[in-house]
Amino acid sequence: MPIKVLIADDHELFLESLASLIRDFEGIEVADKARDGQDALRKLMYNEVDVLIADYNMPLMNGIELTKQAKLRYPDLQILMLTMVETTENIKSAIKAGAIGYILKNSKRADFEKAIRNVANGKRFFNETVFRKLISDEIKEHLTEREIEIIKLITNENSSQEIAKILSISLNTVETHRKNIFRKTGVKNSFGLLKYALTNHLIEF
Amino acid sequence: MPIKVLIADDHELFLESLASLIRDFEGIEVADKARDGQDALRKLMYNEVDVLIADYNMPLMNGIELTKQAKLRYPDLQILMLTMVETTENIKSAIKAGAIGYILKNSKRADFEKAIRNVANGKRFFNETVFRKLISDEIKEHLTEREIEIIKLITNENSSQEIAKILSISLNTVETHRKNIFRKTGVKNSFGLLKYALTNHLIEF
DNA sequence: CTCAATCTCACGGTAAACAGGTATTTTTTT
DNA sequence: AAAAAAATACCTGTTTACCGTGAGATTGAG
Repeated sequence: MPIKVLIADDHELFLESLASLIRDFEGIEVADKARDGQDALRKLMYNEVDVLIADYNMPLMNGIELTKQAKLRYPDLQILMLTMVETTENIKSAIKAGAIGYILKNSKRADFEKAIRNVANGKRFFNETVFRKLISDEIKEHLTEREIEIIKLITNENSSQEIAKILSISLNTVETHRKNIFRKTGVKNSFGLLKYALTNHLIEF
Repeated sequence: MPIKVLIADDHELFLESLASLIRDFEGIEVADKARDGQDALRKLMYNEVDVLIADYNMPLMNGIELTKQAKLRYPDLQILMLTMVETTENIKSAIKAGAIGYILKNSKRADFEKAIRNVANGKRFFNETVFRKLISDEIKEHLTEREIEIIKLITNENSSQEIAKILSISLNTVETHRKNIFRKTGVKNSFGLLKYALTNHLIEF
């Protein structure tokens, strides 16, 4: 069973070249091409599509909105977002909308192939570096201000008792925060926390 | 009470210029000048000297030997070593011999003054960068193979019990090593140890 | 051979970390 | 106003870290 893709991009030239590129891939077919989001939604109705490759910026309906709509109607459809730039904000919104992959337009041939195959199999595809940053951002968001404050104190060699005194709160409270921090960050002990804090730039060394 | 210095250097020109430089310093006097180590020892007998400024390389008796001899006879005498180059080995031997300061011949006027005043007051004077390296080298030398091995395991988030299992030794032994490591490195706990290990490049992060 | 360094092991004790749970108050969001 | 999130606090355990002290076995250098 070949992988059937629908490409949605308003840049005619790029659309064509990507289509011809994909046709060269073994077991991957171009079901159809669309010029904008609305066009894509229409063509999804008349084609059996496994992977939707959607440009981030399109007239009438952009890639994010298209992704949301498409996912709503075809939950099994996998979406690969296509952009010129790669910012954490963009990736974040793409993921939130329902995209499972994210690739730059100036990527190499092999990356496109890998991206499509990954996405078709339900595996995510992202630039690793950006993705890592994304994950750490994600976790950081889950940490509250107070928790980050306490992380800094812990990694500064303060005992729970000292922290309690510094923040003028109960020792019990500090230990509760510790537990929550450990749970959220998934570390075992203060050491792991130190490493975590360093890699996530919560503290400097 | 002015600080009285004896300068020992076989380079006539440098000796004179340093002497005249020192005479400009408030409260610092040149008690005498010597052309080599033996000459310096002789002149120490006939002068009341607070600080001996000794060239590292001299005929008949070099600065290191002079330092040793002088310290032996006048324990209160403070010695400032003078050299053209600045290697850890040189500084190490100077310190071992009994010098409390170490300054390059091409140092600036202000550095000479600070060096003499420091040394006269029993405070050390060294190039900070080199000195730090020296200290960490020194400590590293005092750590045994086994101890460094255990440091790595500790900083790798292993508990004492786990380390005991890994190394197939008793928990008591591991704790003994821990204690010795803490004592030698002067850190209080594992956290301090991690920082110590990082700054001394015992481990990489 | 003797001495010093290293590695090994043991005992006893205090303080702290860590794990699990519950619960109230305050702040923020909806 | 209601709901959710965050900060606060307490209790009961078990485990681990950390401190002091002492000591036997081995080994290499003087």
